[in-house]
Amino acid sequence: MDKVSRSPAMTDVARLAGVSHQTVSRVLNDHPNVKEQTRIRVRAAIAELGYRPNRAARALVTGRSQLIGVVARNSTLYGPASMLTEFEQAAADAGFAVSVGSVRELDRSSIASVVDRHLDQRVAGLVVIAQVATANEALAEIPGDVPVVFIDGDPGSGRPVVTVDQEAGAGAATRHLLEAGHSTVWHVSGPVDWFDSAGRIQGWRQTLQEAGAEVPPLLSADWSAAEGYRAGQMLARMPEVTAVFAANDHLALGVLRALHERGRRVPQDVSIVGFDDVPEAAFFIPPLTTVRQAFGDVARAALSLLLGQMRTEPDTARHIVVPPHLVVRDSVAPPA
Amino acid sequence: MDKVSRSPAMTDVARLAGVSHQTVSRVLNDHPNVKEQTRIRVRAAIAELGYRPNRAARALVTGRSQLIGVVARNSTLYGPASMLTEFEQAAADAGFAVSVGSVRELDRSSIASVVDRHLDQRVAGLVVIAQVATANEALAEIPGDVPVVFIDGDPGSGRPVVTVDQEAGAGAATRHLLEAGHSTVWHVSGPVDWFDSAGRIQGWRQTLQEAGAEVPPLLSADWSAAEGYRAGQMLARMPEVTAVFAANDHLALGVLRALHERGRRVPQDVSIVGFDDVPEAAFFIPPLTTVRQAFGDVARAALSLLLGQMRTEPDTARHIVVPPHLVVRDSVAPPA
DNA sequence: GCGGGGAATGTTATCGATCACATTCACCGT
DNA sequence: ACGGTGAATGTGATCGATAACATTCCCCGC
Repeated sequence: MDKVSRSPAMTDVARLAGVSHQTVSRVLNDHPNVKEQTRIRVRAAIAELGYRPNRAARALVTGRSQLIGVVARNSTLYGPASMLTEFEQAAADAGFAVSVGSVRELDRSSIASVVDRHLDQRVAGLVVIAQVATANEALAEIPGDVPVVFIDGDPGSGRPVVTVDQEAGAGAATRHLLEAGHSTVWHVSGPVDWFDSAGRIQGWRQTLQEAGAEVPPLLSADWSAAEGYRAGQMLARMPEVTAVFAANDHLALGVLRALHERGRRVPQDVSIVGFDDVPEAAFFIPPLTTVRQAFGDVARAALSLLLGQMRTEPDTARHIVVPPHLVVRDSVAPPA
Repeated sequence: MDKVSRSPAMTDVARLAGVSHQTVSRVLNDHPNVKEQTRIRVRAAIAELGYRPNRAARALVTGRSQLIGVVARNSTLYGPASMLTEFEQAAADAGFAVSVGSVRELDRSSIASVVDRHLDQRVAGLVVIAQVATANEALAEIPGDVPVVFIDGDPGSGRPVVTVDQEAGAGAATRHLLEAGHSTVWHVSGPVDWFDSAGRIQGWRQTLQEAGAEVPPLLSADWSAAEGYRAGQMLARMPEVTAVFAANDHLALGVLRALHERGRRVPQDVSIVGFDDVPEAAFFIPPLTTVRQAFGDVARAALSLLLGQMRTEPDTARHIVVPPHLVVRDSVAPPA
């Protein structure tokens, strides 16, 4: 009579608990109007049968899934990768699963196809980690009725965005160096088309100007240690350079190495501050003073914005800015 | 009469095309018994309405989702991160979405909870990226009726596993150094509890033994440049060291730096080979000879094993081994 | 003691697909 | 001309949950 080990459905639970399936549903959804005793009986039946609600059935009738789609660049960079895992963690805590769609480049068509795949899955919401302006165009591809949050995106896009306060972070780094007594601070930046880079450049420049310090020429690179090394080789040759702010820790590593090769000691001859606080930053030689971004906070903020949109709440906040903070180690000292 | 912009369902398409919903379903699933003319009409209706099949409804009736769950360690290491994006790509091509569940440590309870979340989502299959033996215990947590494939897992576990042939890769690296004329090769390994590390150690040792070369003591580290540097400082002090095989490129980077600081030139004084071929390896100084793992092939193999299990095919292959290959650059030369 | 009201529970329709099973249709051979 | 056959299409049940609505139950006040 009974099917061989079909996974139990709500009615099975109901039968065992001696109630109707609707009551089981109410217990599952924490409806108030269920007698405590019944609730306990139902819970017991659920446990006994090892019942799991069928998400597909639920999604079918409610019209929304428990899936959040993430669009991210196919990248092994520390920032994006951390972002993804932190978001997954936060979403899991809220009962959502995360479906990733990676893309090689953040251009319009790639994003469009990934977004399409996500919509196909009927995701409840979308998170786009969009560090460059070209990703903005992809906005048009996303229908208005799907909740969307951007991380690291263009604050001026009109869509909800969560960002780290790059300017504040860069400002803190720069100020830290100035306060140590350096007359000015050089900057090795990331790719200028990244919002992150732009913000850090802006924060650095503004802090120098406010302090009345001269603004040296900008050295811009990609995010790699290799380019940091290249920039470092230039800097090492110039005796007037005593303080460097690198846009990420890998760049800083490259600079560190170049300085070392030229016999310029850190921090005695040159002070340096990085950005990111990658796990190994504390093991650089010397341990690197750097700026930590609270990826976890960003992830949670993004999630809460997304959940807010799902509940069609009036968007209280459309742009959340998470402050980074300086992690002081041993790579900064007063000038000689 | 008509609801405001409810997303169209199969019956809407059917009505527009002048057929029954069942015919639409047949067109969607490429059933043979549909007249070409009808098929075209239906396709046109689908396009006109911008219809997307409701996955939830489909999943409900067929009992299987189009979701594959991936369990991976919360890591920003190059290998695991690459693996994930490559797998996502492959799965997308096959019409599957990928839900990630990351975990801080590969211990029993963490894995169990992530697996549980995935089962909750009724994933069609699971991929576990399990580089360490402790992950094995989590096997017990996974019910037998859900398809599972391990990547980098224990070949002896009895479950389908896809691995890179670490021994072959390590052998190639070691042989390359021996063939350049070095009398033996030192090895800086990764954590010994990783299967990957164990395989590389084994390949290195065996190749040396077969060549009748002496096997120097093993230097084991984690995967970081910091520990590579530490190992490098030891190696740099020993003039008899002329060839080093590092278990990954970051370790190699650390070794490189240590050697450089001690004035030992690469490759003139010491030759070195890495593993992974991270994007920046070609920009190391000197450009690093290394071993590239075909993550894409691994991902595709894992997917096909998984799809095979879903079709309940007799498991033709339970263990697929993907060969890596040596990428020769400038960090190896004959001994002085 | 009876009507009222809210809490607790049950009944039935519904979501949008697939599946199993009709049914219709066209064409063929005898 | 007629039955047979397979292709093309349609009909109704079904999956497992939630939602809307109906019903029962209990307690309270007058």
